[in-house]
Order: sequence, then C-alpha cells, then structure tokens
Amino acid sequence: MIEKSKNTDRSTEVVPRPGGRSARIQAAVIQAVEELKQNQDPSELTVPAIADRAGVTPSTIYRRWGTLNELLAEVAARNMRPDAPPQDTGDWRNDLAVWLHEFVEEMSSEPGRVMLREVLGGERPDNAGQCSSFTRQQLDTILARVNNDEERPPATDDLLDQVIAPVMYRILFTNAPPERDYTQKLIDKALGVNST
Amino acid sequence: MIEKSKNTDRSTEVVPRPGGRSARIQAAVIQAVEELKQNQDPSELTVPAIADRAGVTPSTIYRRWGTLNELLAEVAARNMRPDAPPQDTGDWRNDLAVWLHEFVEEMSSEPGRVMLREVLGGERPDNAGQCSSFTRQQLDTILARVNNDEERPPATDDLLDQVIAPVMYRILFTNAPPERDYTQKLIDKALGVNST
DNA sequence: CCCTTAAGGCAAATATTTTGCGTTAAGGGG
DNA sequence: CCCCTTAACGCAAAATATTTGCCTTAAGGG
Repeated sequence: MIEKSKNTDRSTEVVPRPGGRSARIQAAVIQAVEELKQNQDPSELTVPAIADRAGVTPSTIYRRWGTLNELLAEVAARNMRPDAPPQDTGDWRNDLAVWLHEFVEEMSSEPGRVMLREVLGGERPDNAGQCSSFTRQQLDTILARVNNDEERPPATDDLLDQVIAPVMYRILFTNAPPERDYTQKLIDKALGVNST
Repeated sequence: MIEKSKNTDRSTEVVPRPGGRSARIQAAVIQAVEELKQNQDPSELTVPAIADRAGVTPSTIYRRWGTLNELLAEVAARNMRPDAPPQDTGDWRNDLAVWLHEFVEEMSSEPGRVMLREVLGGERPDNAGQCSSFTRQQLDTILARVNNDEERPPATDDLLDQVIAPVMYRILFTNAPPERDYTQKLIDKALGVNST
C-alpha cells in the first residue's frame, strides 16, 4: 500500500497560526500568573496552580513554555512595558531627569528586582531584548522633543551607555541601589553639563 | 521534675561552624555540578543527579541550597573568580585593553552568558555582588600599576560605570554582543583619549 | 463542506521535592 | 579525656511537579 499522500516533503513550512484559541489560552495563563503574583508567598506560584486558575491543564503550559522560568520571563517582560510615554514638562532635560528617576526607583524596588531576575533568568534572549527596547523607545520619545534648531540632543545609544547601563549594573550586581545624586550626575555628565 | 538545665536561654547564639564535614560535602556537591555541566544536555543537570555524583542524598542539597537555581547561582559565581591577575605588559593602558577584550569575549560566549543567567537568576544578591567584586579587583590591580607621579589614573568606579556597565548591559539585554571596536571606544573615552 | 494540522485535554507514568525521624560528627565544657 | 549539645546528614515515605501517549477539538485552507 502506498503511504497516503505525504505532503510533508514539500518545503511548505508549517506556518504558526496567529490569534484564535491559542491566543485566548495564552492570555488566560498570563493573567493567572499576574493574579497569583499578587498573593505574597511565591511558593504558590507553581505551574499546576497557574494552570488551575487559568482553567487549563498543566501539560498545556509545559508544552507551550517548557518551564516555569520561561513563562515567568515572558510575563515579566510584558509587565515592563511602560503604560505611558514619559511626562512632558516642556523641558526635555527635565523630562529625562524625571523619567529616569522614576525608572531607577521602579527597577530598584523589590518587585522591580524580581522582574529583572525573572527576565534575565529565562533562556530566550527575546524577553531581555524587549526590555531594553522599551527603554529605548521611552528615551527616543523624550529626545524627539528636542528642538533640533537650538540644540543637539545626545544619541539614544549614548544615553543607554552612559546612564541606563551604569544604573542597571548597580541594580543587578551590587547591594547598593543607585542614589538620586548618583543618577543625576550620570545625566549631567551625559548631557555635557559643567559641574566641575 | 525540673527541666534539665536549659542552657538555651543564654544569649549564647549558636554559632555556625566553619570547616569540617559540611565543608567537604559542599565541595563535593559543587564539584559534581561542575562535572555535570561538562556533559552537554543541561537536562541532566538535576538535583538528584548532582546528589548522586556527589555521593550525597538529594535532601541534603535541598536543605542547604533550597533550589537548583540557588545552587547553580553559587557555583556560577565561584567560577567567575579570575584564575590570574590581568596580564602585565608594562603599559597599564594596554593591560586594561587586553584584559577588557578578554573579559568581554568570555562574558559574551555561550558559557559566559549561561553563567550570567545563573548568577542573576538566584535570589541571593551575594552571588552577583561577588562577580562585580571580582571585576573590581582586577581593575584595581591594573590601576595600581599606574605611576601616580606621571599620570592620574581613572577611578575604578568610573571604569565600572563607563566601560564595564555598558558592555554588560549589551550582553544581558541585547542580541548584539559588544564588538571589539565598540569596546575600544569605551576605553578610549574613559581614559580621555582624543579621537575626534 | 471536508481535510489537515497545531494545540489542548486527560490520565498514567516518571521525576522531583518535601518531610519526619533516627543517626552522626563537630565542638565545647567539665 | 569523656560527655553533652546541636547542626547537619541519611533514609524512606509522602506530596508535588513534570513528562508522555493518545484522543479530541477547532482554526484555516482548498
């Protein structure tokens, strides 16, 4: 008997389908994770518990995300998405300072550090990449407010190197979260302010 | 009957004992982890497997480290300890460049990224702190070679902020590991080299 | 409307983590 | 030097979590 028409030998790669049942389940799972994270006691944040609350079987979660770490990484990355563009005070330098101080405070907080740990703990680099992408977008938004005729704004990359990176390094690798003064000095230096 | 002499009501806090049986077991477990990490297929890197190889019961590991993540974080932090001081070429600027390029290459490599993930994935901040402590020591060693009569070396903190941090940020949060040119420019800028 | 296929549910099989309890060895005091 | 106390370990049973095989479901495409 001839094997029934194998259509798999075509280069017709199986294209992943967008939206639909999968999407609803994914949303339910993610929401379940966020809800369970409200309850203190992180030991309740387990795959079976998440599955239960999402109305899904554990195997669904394991098959889609592989491990709890990956699921948490994805959720954390999502939650890092800013819910608003940086405040517009009319002075972009001020916007930058205001936004940055808030950014640092959020990242240094316990929930912030937990999110960072989760994002960086995942194996897929996408999630971490998304975080810096969000940050970059916020910076771009602020820099777009500069009147280019009057002054030349710093490049986004320079701000990432000279301000964001040092702040993140301290949060991730030292016990001393960045003080407000320290952060401000980084800004001033990056913007070329003379404070000798 | 009088409860037999309770000597626990004294302020004689029970002091954790250094070295001894515990120390040997700890060493055996850590070595087991390192050996198992040689074998590709990280799915073999499991607590029962580690316990087996270390000649220990799993419960010992769970009680001491809590989770696999914590154990891996500790081992990774240990392995980040440099095994030699930075090469001494006679020119500290060169020493810095040589050391840094090697540092970046190690951290960007797949094993390096895995170690970073493990270190940052643990809950105890000590391990990450130790990493930056190692880095700081290496930098200090290089800077100590500067002849202070002739030139003023940069501060270690400035190097951390302006060179190490940007490099680490890119490794952790972007898909593009730092190119050699990029790293060199960071050094030049931090050392005040005019390259306009 | 039917066909194909990726994804989900269910439940059994595995693997892991946790826990209670008895044992061991390191230190300290008499 | 011996005993006493205690933290840490081993062992094994119990509790959880993870993996897997097989069947069912629903989204898209022809």
